[in-house]
Amino acid sequence: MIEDNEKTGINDIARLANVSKATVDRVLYNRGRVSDETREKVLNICKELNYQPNILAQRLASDKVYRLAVLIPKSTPDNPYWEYPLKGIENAEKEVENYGIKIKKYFYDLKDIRSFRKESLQVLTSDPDGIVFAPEFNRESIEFSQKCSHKKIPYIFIDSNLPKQNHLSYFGQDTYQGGYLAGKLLSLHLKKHSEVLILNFANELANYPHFMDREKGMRDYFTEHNYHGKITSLNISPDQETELKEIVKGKLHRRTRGLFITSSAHKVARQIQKTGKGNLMILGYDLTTPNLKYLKNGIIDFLICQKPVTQGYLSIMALFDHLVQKKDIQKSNFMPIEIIAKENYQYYLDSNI
Amino acid sequence: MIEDNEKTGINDIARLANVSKATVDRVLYNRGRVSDETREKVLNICKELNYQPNILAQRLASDKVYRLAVLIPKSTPDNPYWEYPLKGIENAEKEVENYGIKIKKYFYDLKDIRSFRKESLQVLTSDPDGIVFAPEFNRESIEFSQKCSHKKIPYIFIDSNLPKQNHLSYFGQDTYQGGYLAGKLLSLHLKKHSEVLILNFANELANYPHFMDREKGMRDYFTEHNYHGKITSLNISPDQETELKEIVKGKLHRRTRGLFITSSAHKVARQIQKTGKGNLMILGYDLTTPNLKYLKNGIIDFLICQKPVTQGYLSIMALFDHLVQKKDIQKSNFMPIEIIAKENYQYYLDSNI
DNA sequence: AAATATTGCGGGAACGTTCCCGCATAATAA
DNA sequence: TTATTATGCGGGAACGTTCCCGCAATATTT
Repeated sequence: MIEDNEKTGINDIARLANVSKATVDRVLYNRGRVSDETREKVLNICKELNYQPNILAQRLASDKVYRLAVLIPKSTPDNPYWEYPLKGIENAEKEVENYGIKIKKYFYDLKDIRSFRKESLQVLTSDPDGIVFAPEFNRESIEFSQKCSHKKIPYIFIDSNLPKQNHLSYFGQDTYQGGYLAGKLLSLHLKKHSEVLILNFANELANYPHFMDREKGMRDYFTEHNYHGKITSLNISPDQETELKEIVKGKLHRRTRGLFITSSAHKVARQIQKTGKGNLMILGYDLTTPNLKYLKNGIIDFLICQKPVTQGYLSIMALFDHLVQKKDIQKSNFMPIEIIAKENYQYYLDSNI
Repeated sequence: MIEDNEKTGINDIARLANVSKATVDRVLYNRGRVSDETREKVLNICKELNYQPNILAQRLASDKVYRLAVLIPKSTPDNPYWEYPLKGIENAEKEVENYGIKIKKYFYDLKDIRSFRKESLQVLTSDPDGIVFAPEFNRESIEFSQKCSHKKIPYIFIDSNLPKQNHLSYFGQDTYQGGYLAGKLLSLHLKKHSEVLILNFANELANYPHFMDREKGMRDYFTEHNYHGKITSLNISPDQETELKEIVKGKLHRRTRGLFITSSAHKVARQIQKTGKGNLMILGYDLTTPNLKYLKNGIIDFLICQKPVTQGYLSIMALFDHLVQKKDIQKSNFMPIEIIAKENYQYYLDSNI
């Protein structure tokens, strides 16, 4: 048995091929002109010895700096969701900064489409080597994607997906399936003629497709499992939020046993806490600080989560793998759909895990 | 504003302190004799410039090889659980091999305490720089821990914890809380006078404390939530497994609506599939291949999981961080307790996530 | 045929560390 | 006093790459 214990390096290849290491380098990375004959020879030897470049030495020697751009919504007190993907991005940043990766972040306002236009333009003019972005505004995002494609800048979608684009990868949730799972959870609590209320906050227009998918997932679950109780939807627009209490109260039927809130559940939970929740099972989305409060005190029964921190982390890492390590990246990466309750939330606060 | 854009290196420190880089190195890593005066000066400058060593260059220049040992149970067809931590360990291995980390794996038989003695001895004589091990056999593991401590080899517990040991860290489940959560899930399905059956396979003696904790967690949930239905436990020993069908059938009361199996749920599910499950809600542990089959076909309703792949991955990474990066390691790392159902298992098959 | 351009390749500095070797000077021992 | 040892420090090779510079040999143009 041959001891291939000692790592073969570019020098070994060069020696065996009777060329200089510069030539090996040229062959491996198409950096210059080499005769077909030498190229052949070098490649064969590399394959034979299963040459793996030492990535440490590579990054150390190379002065190339990869500049990445991140374009995501800004977090707000009302909806702090985006602070989590950002945290993941920053975790990744620490890990790769030694490898010559520089990350610049751009934030847009989910309630202001112009801010997206403005920031996305900024990103383009900065001409980065790779982009992570959240395509929440459909039309504008498609436009932006196409510009990136045109400039040959690899880009990754996070949190939302746009089909038929030329993106390198997608990291995010399977929105429909999350709603479907929520249906299963609710159904454990429902009786034959119970009613269900689904609440959407329609004020963040960009997010609306998400909410619709979630609702559809839940409704499909009930349909597929022959549940025939009444299911009502309610879309709350920004100008109605002050009267939330009355609206919710008005819609909560005596027989309602399920309440599914597709975003910012804490707003509703706050009202319900005042009136008492009775027999209701309440399901919301995302382990954000305001939601957590109501999970802890028992108003919210379950939160469906999609690993927002991991989404951010993996997006950056994928770009790193693609650019630096030249690895192949999976195009679609759905995050696990997590079920979080009062009894297990504490293990999800920690970060990436 | 000062541009500290350019990374400060050991050379910059040396120049500013009017010493050679060798001296800076000596100061930073206590490698030799330096006068207090110089030491002081160098340290101050480092602090001032917030010097962060370039880990790439460090590992490249250093010929030090860290040898890690992993000592875990071997996976069996009957209980393939341990193939998952192993996978995580191998994932980590790929990531750190460029950093001069070599990992050697030792496996023992959960049903044979002598194999643990033998393998643990092997580990000790190989005199590694760090150890990851699963302390399933209490008595022997404590002994082994103490030997490691004595030899000043840092060691990490995986999957099971031993209190009061001198371990560097623990990665694993909070067994009790898992059972507690299972209690909550079951309770969604129970009616006022339903009965619950808890099944333990007592044939892997080493695992028995796990099972007991799980049972206790569930029982406590019920107690704390004033549930007064009958709860029966059944411990199945190796010689009874052939008659599993009759035993289970005999214990399944007409009013039993909950079945909690603390390990290898597939064995029971297989029998239940034949007789029909009726109104039963069945809860098991771990998303292993045989369990998955019965989750898919609806016999098992929920599996409680503890990120076995991540446990393996993080254990190695922690040792890496400790040895190579000299980072501080958290002593206790509980994995998230995951609820897996037919509707979301597909997102958990992928690896580390 | 001479001048110029292209092709194929090697030499070697640089990246930021680690760590060995050896040299002064100071402290201690004889 | 002289010999020996201890202390404090600098020089510089090495790690495995990247990439610039430049030099022959060959091909093309004038």
